[in-house]
Amino acid sequence: MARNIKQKIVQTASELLWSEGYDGASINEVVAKAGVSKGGFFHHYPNKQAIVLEVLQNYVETEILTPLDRHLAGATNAMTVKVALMNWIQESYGAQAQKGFMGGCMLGNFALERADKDEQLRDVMKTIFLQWENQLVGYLRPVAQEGKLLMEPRQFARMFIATYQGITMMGKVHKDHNRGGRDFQALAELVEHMIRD
Amino acid sequence: MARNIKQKIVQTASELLWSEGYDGASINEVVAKAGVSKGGFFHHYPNKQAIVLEVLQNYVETEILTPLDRHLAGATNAMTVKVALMNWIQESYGAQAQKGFMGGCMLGNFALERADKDEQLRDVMKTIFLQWENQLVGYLRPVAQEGKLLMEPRQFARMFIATYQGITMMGKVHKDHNRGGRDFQALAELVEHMIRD
DNA sequence: GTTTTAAAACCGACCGGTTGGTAAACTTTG
DNA sequence: CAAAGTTTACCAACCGGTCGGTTTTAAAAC
Repeated sequence: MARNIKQKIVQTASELLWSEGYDGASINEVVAKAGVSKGGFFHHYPNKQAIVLEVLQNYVETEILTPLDRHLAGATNAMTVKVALMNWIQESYGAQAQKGFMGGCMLGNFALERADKDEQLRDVMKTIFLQWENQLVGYLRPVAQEGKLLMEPRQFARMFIATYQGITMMGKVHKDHNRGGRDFQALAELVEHMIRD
Repeated sequence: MARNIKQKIVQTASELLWSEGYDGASINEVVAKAGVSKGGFFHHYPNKQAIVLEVLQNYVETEILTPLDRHLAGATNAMTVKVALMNWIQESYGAQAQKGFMGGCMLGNFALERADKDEQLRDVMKTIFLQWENQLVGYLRPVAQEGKLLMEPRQFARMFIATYQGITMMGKVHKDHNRGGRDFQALAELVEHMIRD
């Protein structure tokens, strides 16, 4: 039972935090939806921030880093890296479109909502962005050494992440499948231009 | 006096909404800081959403569209448009750096916080993003007709906006002047690559 | 040019409801 | 039996919004 309740809290909190945001997702709602008592919640987590941190790190691992790594695994030259990035963009678009562009990226949501107010969460997010960046740089460096990357790897990685976040934001606002498709296509086109194979 | 209080409310609400976000900025705080009574506030605005709409539209006009237009005015070919965009990026970076990367872009903040919860605000934001996009397209079209734009104008405009929003997000998270400078530089480099003069 | 009058501006107490979090009691488990 | 897990009841602080009533303003009537 012990694992069960914590697991159910994390699961429910994940969904709620993703769709409602930090302030929007209340502990009351989480425990009600998870079928747990409030006291039970605070027995496992000292405060709201604690579960948000756990949820966020879990989210980044399963929704960003792992899928991206799955596509990039084994990509060692310009062409394979390019294809991998393209496929990841495609898959990511598919996932967001399927959810009706609701939620967007939890990391980006928290970044804009909490970065100015929560130093600890901001620190975690800094690390996460850096992880993401480093992951990309690891695969981009060989491409750069081939001389086929038109930008410094780290610079390209940051711009790639930034553009992805921006496009996700616009998807959330427009919630339009046609438009969203073209926007993600623009990111793909960017990759196309910056990696010449 | 009548104009005075409304003006003070808008002014104070702007600052608070920019720094604290939609949920974070409470009417109580706004009226306290503005030196107005709560009843006075609700005499002028039917609800919270109303002032947020006014503040947002005012923000976009004065902080985004007008400055961008100021730089782009008179830019009619590849080189002048490129320089104008570069200068705007530079100016925008300076503004954010000066604020210690606090606040970021109010439009982006509201987009991620409210797009899923507030249909009316989402509609307004849709229009705003379209305005921004059209403004850029207006200046980019001649460049495309010169054959010097490597992307379809609208696609480039969207990607430009998205990347700008993403970089602003990362600035807010990292709050690092060196890093922020390089990130905005990456956006400039992107413009550099996509417009050849 | 003073008085009347009515609307607009403004006030602060108050409303029901929600928030994150706590305390103490009870239940299960080792 | 003790420790961990779980529940119920509760808290002060705060939220957006409403209320009846007071002050300020400005046009109309004299």
